[in-house]
This record gives sequence, structure tokens and C-alpha cells, in this order.
Amino acid sequence: MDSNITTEALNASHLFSGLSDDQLSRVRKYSHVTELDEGESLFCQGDEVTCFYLVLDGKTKLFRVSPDGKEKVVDIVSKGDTFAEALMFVDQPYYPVNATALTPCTVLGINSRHFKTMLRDSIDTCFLLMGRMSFRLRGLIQEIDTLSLNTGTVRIVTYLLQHAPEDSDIFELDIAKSVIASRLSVKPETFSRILKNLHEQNILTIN
Amino acid sequence: MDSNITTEALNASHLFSGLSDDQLSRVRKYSHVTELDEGESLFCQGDEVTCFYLVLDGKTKLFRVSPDGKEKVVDIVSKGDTFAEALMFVDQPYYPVNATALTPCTVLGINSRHFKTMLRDSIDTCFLLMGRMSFRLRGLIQEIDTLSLNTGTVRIVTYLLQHAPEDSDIFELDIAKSVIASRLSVKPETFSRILKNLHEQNILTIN
DNA sequence: CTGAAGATTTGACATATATCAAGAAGTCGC
DNA sequence: GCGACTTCTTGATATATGTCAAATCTTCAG
Repeated sequence: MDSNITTEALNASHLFSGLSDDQLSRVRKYSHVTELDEGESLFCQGDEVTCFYLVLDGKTKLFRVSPDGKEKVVDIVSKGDTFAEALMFVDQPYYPVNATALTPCTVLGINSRHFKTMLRDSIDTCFLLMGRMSFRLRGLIQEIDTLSLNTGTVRIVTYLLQHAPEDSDIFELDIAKSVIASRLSVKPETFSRILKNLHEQNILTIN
Repeated sequence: MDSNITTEALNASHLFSGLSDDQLSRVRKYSHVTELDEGESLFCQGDEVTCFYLVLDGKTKLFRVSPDGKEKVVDIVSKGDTFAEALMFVDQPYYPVNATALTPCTVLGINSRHFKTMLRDSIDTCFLLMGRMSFRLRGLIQEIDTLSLNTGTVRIVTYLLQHAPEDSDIFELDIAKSVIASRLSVKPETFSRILKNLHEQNILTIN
């Protein structure tokens, strides 16, 4: 059962599409499924890296905590996303973020060391992985310039548009507002007020 | 002459250290040296990607321009740095930033397509490249959280400390202040004021 | 259904930083 | 060394966003 789910998920994930059956079974061998309750932590900032992860179900937030306790959500990952895979190539492998489940969550942890060894035999997967990292790099650059050149309002509108289903401008908030606020680097109060403004200017409707 | 400089630079750069002599000469074959005057542009945001670059001498700024003309310096690269190498793996390869020389500048442009082809025969170089991307990813995450969790003052102090020579707290500003300000996402006026504050509190001295 | 705990909203206020405008200082060609 | 040009600094003011506190609105266990 478990193994079927894993196989299916691996097949569905772009990153593993270049692997042979043999390699896939090696991946399965060195991976394990973890179930997380809502609010449960998967790893913490500073923990030694052992695995990278593929989300099988649910949502998890990746966030940093500053020395004075402030929290900043860096990303929200959901079904089909992989994360922490870039850390395989870092010399001092410590997770740079915390990972905590936002909903009950199932993740597949794939042993970094074994996967890295296996990568040596799959240049195609290397290329896929580099594609992924490259994509993330571009996203982060985009984010930095959004943070420095745009106001909170623009960030929020952009986020809503990006997360609305195709051809629709209805967006269902399935994540706590405070989490989205942090993701967009605004305080919950400000997030609330901006939404109110947009509503008052008839730019959006709230249910 | 030119060829010697190139060879030397390639050897010095970590990224190319895993290549065989044969591969190195292939890299040389598909690369070319470009000289830039101060203020001259190497490529623009939106240009089609043909090359990635190794800085042989001088400093170049990488920056984004927002629709309303505001400029944000994303990075300042100097001798020994490579940039735009991650774009090799993007499907729609357009430079996401502008590159303009801050000083007279010599760069080596390496043809992305050819290099990518060559990468298929050098898993070691793939690993080095992944290491580099991974490092950059971590840097960008760090930057995002600095932007959202810290004040301008903290960013400036951090920058100064990071750029001071080892074991010394003297920092020579060899770049226009306005450029550093943009790099740190503060306005030049604010940069000036923060420096003044730090000085008045005897935290730093200005020559 | 009720009440307690948490999340969100609202209000009043503080603060960092941007903006606009003007002055000072440094740089460079001649 | 002098004007012209750029860059940097300073001042006055505006604005977005943060902070703190209280008031609502949810959610959900019992």
C-alpha cells in the first residue's frame, strides 16, 4: 500500500521522471513516509540535513525565525512539491529553515546522501535538478525585487492573482491569513487592512 | 596572451576545476573575452540568454528595473565570480536582470548551449554547479529574511562587516554609495543618514 | 448550545523610511 | 584652478507599515 503511494508520487513528480526503474527502486529503498499532525514539526532551522522531501499530501510551511523570535514564512509547499533538495550539495548541511505542517500532512523523506550517490549515475536527473534549482533561483530573485520595489498591496494582489484557479478570479483562502501575511512579509493587521481597502475600492469581494 | 589570461582565470575559478584539459579547451573554444567601459551594458533584462559569464577584472552590477523605472541592484560581481550560469537550465532563457559595468571591466562569456552539452560528460562539474546554485539559493533566502525581518541599519552594518577585510574593521568603499544603497534596498538619502547615525553613536568612523 | 481559546479585525498611535527640494562636496575636462 | 556636472548630504514633510490593546468573529470540545 504504502509502497504504491510512494511509487505513484515519485512517478508524478517531475524531478524523478528521468530515473530508470532500477534507480527508482533505489530511491524508494532509501526513503520513508512520514505522517505529520497539524502543527507538528518536520525539522528545525539548524538541524543536520539527512533528507529532502516530497509532499505527498497536505501543506507545510517553511519559515525562518530571527534571533528575537520573529517568524517569516519563506514558502508554503503542497502536494507534489519537493523541498530542501538543494541542500544535498552544501558542505555544512544544516536546514536553513523550519518546516511545520499547516494541515495533517504526509511527506516522503528521501535520504540525501544516498540520492546524491545515485545522482552520479543519472545525468538526466542532474539536469532536472539543476532546472529546478534554476527555477527557484529566479523565483527568489523575483521575490527580492518584489519586496524592495513594491508595496504590501501590490504583493498581496499579485499573490492572490497567482493563486486563483485558472480563468477565474475567485480565490479560496485555505491557509490561515496570518500565515499568508507572513509569507508576503506583512503583519496580520496590515494584511487585514489592505484586504479591507481593496474591498472598499471594489477591487475585490470577500465572502 | 588573451588565451593565457583565459586559461588562468578558468583554472582559478572553482566551477571549472573539475574539467579535464580537453574539456577546458572546449570551454575556451566557445568563450570570448569582452571588455566593457564603465557604465557600459553587457546585457539587459529580457534579452535572450546566450552566455553565462566569468568576471576577469572589474566590477559589474546586476540589477532589475521595475515597470515604473525604479532600479534595484540584486548583486555586485567582481573578479572570479560567475553569473547567469543557472539560466542554462531554464526553458525560456531570458536574462532576468540587467548587467552594467561599474568600473572598466573584462568578462569571459561562455556559450551556454555548448557548455551545457559539455556538462553531459562531466558529472563532477554538474556537482560543482549544483553546489554553486545551492549556495546562491541559501544566500537569497538569507537575503529575503534580512529584508523582511531587519531594519536598514542592520542590513548596512551586516554588509559593512561582511565586506571588511579579514581581521580588520576598516572598510574601503570602492563602489558608489548609491549603488550599495540600492543593493541593500534603501534609498541613498537613508543610507547617508544611517551612516551618519552610526558615526554619531561612535559605532563607526568615516574618513 | 455554551463557553473558552484562538484568529481576525479595528482603532489609536509610533516609527522607519520614502519623497521632494535644496545645499555642500567631490570630480573632471580644459 | 575654475566652472560644470555629478554625487552626496541635510532638512522638512508625507506615507506606509508596525505596535499595542481592545473588540469581534470563529471554531470546537464538552
